[in-house]
Amino acid sequence: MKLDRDRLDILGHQGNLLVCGGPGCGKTTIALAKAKQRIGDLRDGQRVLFLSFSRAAVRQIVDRMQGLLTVGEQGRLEIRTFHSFFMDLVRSHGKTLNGITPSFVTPDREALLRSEFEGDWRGETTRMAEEEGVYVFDKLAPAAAGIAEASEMVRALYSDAYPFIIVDEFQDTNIDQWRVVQALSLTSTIMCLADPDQRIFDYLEGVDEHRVQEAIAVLSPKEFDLSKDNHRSGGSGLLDYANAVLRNATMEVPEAVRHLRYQYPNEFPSQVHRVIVALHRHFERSLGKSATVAVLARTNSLLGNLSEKISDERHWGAEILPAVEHELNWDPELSAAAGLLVASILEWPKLGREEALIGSLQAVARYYRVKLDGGTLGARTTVQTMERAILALREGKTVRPKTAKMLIRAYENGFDLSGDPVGDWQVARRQLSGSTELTEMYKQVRLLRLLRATDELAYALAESWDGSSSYPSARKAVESVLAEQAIDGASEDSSATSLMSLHKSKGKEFDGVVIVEGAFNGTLLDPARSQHEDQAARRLLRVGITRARHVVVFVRPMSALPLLDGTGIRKTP
DNA sequence: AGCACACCCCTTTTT
DNA sequence: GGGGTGTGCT
Repeated sequence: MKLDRDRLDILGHQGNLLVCGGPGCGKTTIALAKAKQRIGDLRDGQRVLFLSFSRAAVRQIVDRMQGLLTVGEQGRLEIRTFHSFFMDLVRSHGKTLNGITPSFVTPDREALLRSEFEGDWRGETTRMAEEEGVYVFDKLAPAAAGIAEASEMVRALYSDAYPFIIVDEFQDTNIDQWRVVQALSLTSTIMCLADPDQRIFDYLEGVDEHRVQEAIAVLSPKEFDLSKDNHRSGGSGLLDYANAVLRNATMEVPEAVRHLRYQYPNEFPSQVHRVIVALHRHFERSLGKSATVAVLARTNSLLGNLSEKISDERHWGAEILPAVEHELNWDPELSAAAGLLVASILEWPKLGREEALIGSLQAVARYYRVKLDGGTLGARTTVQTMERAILALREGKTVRPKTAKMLIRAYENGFDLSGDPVGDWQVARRQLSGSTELTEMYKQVRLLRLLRATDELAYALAESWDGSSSYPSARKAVESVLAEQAIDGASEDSSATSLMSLHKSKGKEFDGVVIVEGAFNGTLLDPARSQHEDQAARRLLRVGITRARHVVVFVRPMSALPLLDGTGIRKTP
């Protein structure tokens, strides 16, 4: 690594540090260099601690470390998420708070408990922590802060183990994370990495726009600004453009940025589809290798729609756009629940009427329970309706809900399964029609995208085919595949095309980025927004634009507001 | 109780 | 455009 004046000063400084700088400026690299240097001074058993927010970020830092540190040094750098660090702290010392040995509730179990609890859930989690020593994940940071602030012994213990602590994405730390850092700073040296212009989570409670100022006041760190450096997109002008969008300044739009506008909502998916295909072709020629393209939007629902649309081949004038293989970064719980209904239908041919229908109605009820859990209150009545229908079916009474009636009709009409899991999945899915609930689940299930026989789902189904007419253990097979995929998020970033929210894209990079805006949702800039919100939206846009190494394409409705002041927008055919 | 129809409002989220 | 919620009819 070439070391300039700033970087030499960073390595030379003994006290607290605050390193600011934009995307791709090398904050992580210099932090790792600093860690390497500090590791040389450590006593036995001591380590450098590197705290970040997400597991994805930790993975990325671990990758970078491997090129910069020797194996011996790597063993003495502990790279962790805030949550895992706090969980250890609370596990070891939580008993000092209330005399109870702490236990922890994982997010999926919390979801279940919350759906069963009536009333103020946040108050309940506080009570659980204080009275029972049971911590949901959101309660880890406050508990850790309480312990670190109250106990000099704990601080001494941690500072002895970690004399040097690096805090990544400092601008987005919430009040409790900051409290822990502050407490440890009494005896450890702290290095904060920050980009105030990448502050995109300040709608979260406890995240504060003044955090960096506060750190300057409390830690009196030596400050460095690396923002003039850009190792990601080089001379493309993308960083300058992103900064111009941030400030709503006037600037000639660089070649690397393209704008497409659509007039009618139904042009939107076609345009996005065409852009993705064109970008991949372009990169294949210019880079001579397969490239990564990300489609970014403000809302997940917009991406869900696009995902469906680009999964099919499409005619564009005389041209045929191929189906785009892609990864959708999205909460799959609802789709999984809908998939279980399809699986239950695959079990029908070998089951009696009552058993078959009850299995499917239970799948519908389960789907709406998941939905209720996600905050849709109306789902409660649907769950109750399904439960009543199951009861009526058991007792041989008339079944009234339309969903149940349509499923009964489908069962009685019957269908043939062939043993080809992909085709059979479609056959079973087609039974989902005729009621509001079934139509909704039909759409959700599309997102599972059982496209190829090589898919794990198809593979698991093929295993459960009974050789003649049905898939007797389809539900179990589908459930275990989906559960596995939920835990093993490791396949991230493997796909050449990925769809994700602008927020999720932070910290990642791609060759090409497509930033999309829907006609009715996912508005990038909105005149109705306050100036404060407009600034937040512009920071988010800056994050999106700076994800690209080479090209950014915007796809926006004709009526959308320009991103730059004055005539900044240049239309391209 | 179940459903159709009309009206409303549309972010973002780690562990 | 489409999902969530409230209302009023059967």
